[in-house]
Amino acid sequence: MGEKRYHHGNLREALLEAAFRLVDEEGPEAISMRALAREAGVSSAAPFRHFPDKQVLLDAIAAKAGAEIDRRLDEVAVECGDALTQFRAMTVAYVRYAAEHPVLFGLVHSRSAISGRFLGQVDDERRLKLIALIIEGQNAGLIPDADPELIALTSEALTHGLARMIADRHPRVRNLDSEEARKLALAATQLLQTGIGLA
Amino acid sequence: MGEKRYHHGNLREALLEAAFRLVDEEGPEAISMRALAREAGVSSAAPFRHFPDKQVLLDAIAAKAGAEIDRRLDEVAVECGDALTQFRAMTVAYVRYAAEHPVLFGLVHSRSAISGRFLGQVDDERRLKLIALIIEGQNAGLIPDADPELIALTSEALTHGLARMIADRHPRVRNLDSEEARKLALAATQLLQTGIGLA
DNA sequence: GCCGGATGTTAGCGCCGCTTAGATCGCAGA
DNA sequence: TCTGCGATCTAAGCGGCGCTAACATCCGGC
Repeated sequence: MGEKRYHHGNLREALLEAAFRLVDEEGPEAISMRALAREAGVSSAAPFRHFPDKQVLLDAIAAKAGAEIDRRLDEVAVECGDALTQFRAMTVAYVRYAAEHPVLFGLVHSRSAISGRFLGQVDDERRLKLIALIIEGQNAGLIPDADPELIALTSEALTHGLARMIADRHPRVRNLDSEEARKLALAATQLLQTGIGLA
Repeated sequence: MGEKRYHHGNLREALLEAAFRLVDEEGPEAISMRALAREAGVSSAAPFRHFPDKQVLLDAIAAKAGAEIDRRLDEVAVECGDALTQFRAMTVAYVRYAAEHPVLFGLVHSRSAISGRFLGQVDDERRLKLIALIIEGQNAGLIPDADPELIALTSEALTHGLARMIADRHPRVRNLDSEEARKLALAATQLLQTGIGLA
């Protein structure tokens, strides 16, 4: 049984999973290459065969979390036909992920993870969909004729801001569970749609 | 002249200033206690007389940056009388700071800096002002009778989201200079006021 | 069967945060 | 003016870190 083989067999995945879980629970500062190696039962130099340096490992974790966010957004999007409902559901899903996995959410949007990574293209694809949706709404007379790009960006900024505040435990929204996060996201989105009426 | 004294005389401030500048320019990972000590011409143990550990130093940097943000917000607030103009100017100032000092902006809102720090009270004070402003607007019939807290939070989330996206070099708003950031902040705020009309 | 590349090991370099023990200084009160 | 004491610094060192170089082992394709 538990015999010591020279080769681990699945070291890359083992490291990635352990690191992913640790970062989720304790934060990025909580992991070290050496500790991960110990936990996997390999020497401290072994991890560097699979991740050239620590930042690459963190990037891989961020990519995994980013993919999970994308998966959730797609999931809720296909569940509801109506375009507006779809949009709201995606907002809620985004904010909920931030509430449930604040550290991973932060890592996905950290500067080091963002630079030159997947976020560019995946995100851009979703943005094009959103803009198409808005233009559709404008043609149907449901949405005022403001710049669609601006409308999309504003919606995103609101969603992202809420998510960030929750993830960072901003004093204003401290300790929201994901149900409260859901309600807040819906209310704020609604408010954006109707406008707060200053002007 | 440059004689070696045993006591530095102003080590705490020297360390804080050097660290502040370095974090602003290179990021929090770029500083080390030992390097700061070398730069200040002092032994590597000396900094620990003034900062019990590295996190406390980072907290002090965050506090300094936070105070600067507060100063800017107050500054633009007194410059313009009209309440709405005041609110817009504060939004712009906030987003501009994020564009000009992305790393410091991020540090101020990092979880470790936030927990148990000044942000609680200072921020709360500003929030009460904002809510009072909204209630005033509602009484004057300018703002619909939604929950003032929700309105305040939504405005803040939008502003904060924009600032974060810019500071983190989110692909959507990459490479905005502070003038472009200003325009975007104004446009998005305007859009929130009129509403985007989905609904 | 064997051999080359992928994947592991051991050893070690230089840096780090932080601690302890003792040196030096500057100032308040005798 | 002297003295003693607390604040501030130094020297030395501990254990951990990221990462590298040189060598060992294993596996899959010729």
